[in-house]
Parts: sequence; C-alpha cells; structure tokens
Amino acid sequence: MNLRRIEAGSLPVESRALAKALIGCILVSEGAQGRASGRIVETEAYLPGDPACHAYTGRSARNATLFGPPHRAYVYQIYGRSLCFNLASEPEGTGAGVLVRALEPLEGIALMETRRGTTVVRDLCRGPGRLTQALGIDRAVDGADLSVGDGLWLAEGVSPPGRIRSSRRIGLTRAAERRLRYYEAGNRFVSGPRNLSPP
DNA sequence: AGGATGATCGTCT
DNA sequence: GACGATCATCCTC
Repeated sequence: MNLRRIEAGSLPVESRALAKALIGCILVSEGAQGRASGRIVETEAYLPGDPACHAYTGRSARNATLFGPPHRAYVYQIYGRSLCFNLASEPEGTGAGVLVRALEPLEGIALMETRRGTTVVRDLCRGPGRLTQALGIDRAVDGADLSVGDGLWLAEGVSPPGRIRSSRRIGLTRAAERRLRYYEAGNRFVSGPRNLSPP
C-alpha cells in the first residue's frame, strides 16, 4: 500500500477542526516487527479551559506535551492498564489536545492480532487503549513529532463528505454534556454509539 | 447486543 | 489515599 505522508503544518491547529480533520487520516506504525496501520474513524477534542482536559489544572510532568507545539504525540496511561494516544492542539503554550479513539485496521492485521491477543478484527483498534496496543505505541512515544520520525506517522486518507457526526464524549464525569466527539457515521470500527442523529 | 463489575497503577492531593 | 479520556469478562435479554 503506497501511503502519502501528511506534511508538517498541513493539519489544523484549532482543537475541534483538528479532531474533524483527523477522521479518515491513516495512522501508521513501523518497527522491527513490521508495519501496522489504520484509518482514524473516531476522535475527541479537549479544549483550552475544558474541565475534562488534562491541561485544565495547569502544567505538570505528565501533561507537558499538551502545552508544547501542536501535533506532537501525547501518550498517557489510564486505569493502570491502558495507554491513550492524542495529538496536542492549539499554539505552543496552550494546553489542549485530540484523543484518537478508534481505527479501522488496514495493514498488519496479523501483527495487531499478536499484540492484542485476539483474532477478532473488530476488537483490534476499537477503543483508545486497544489501538495503542495494536500499533505498539508505548510511553516513549510521548512528545514525538509525527512529521519527522519513521516509527509513527500520519498518512493521507479519505473522509467521505457528510459522514462525520458529533456526540458527547465517552467515559467522562466532568463536562460530559459537550459534543466534542467526532466519528464516521455507520462505521463498524467506531467505539461508542455510531449512528446517532446529526446535530 | 447491551449493561454491570472488578482489575490495576501512575499521577496528583 | 483517591481517582481516572478503559478493558475483558460475566451476566441477561
């Protein structure tokens, strides 16, 4: 599969615009074990001043990447077992980001099955913790510039017009009512509700 | 297909 | 010491 890398600076910086623009893009991981990739079908935006955003209470060792340049990878561990993959958003100095919640597996299915310990393709990348495991993303990825390295990068994909919908974000207790989750309507690899009415 | 539950540990109070 | 931007498993329908 010939993938065209997304060049630095061609993605939006504003959080909601970035969350929408990422739908359809392809996330690629390459390493000694081979290549694994998937098409992004679900994201969530975490805005400046958003009580649900990790940057809300100020800068710390964990969330420092969110305050760095836009589009750097922000990786953190949640519930003791799962890693979540985000892209920092907004200009440097402002803490915000976009969580990638689900991928539609494209390449390296066998590798993903090994890493995930299941052959249920629908379960390989459906959920933020699952997709990081399937792509072999670890905490060392935190802070990485995806436009430079060859281990993890973004490629151009296809987002059919009119297919992107929004809903409440998933799993939150704070600011849960805000419609900052974006997903491709009807796609079976979306992790939450996947056919809600348009806004 | 969908709801409830417990595991598990880095980070911050 | 409490709390998660979750997951796998077990249950019922």
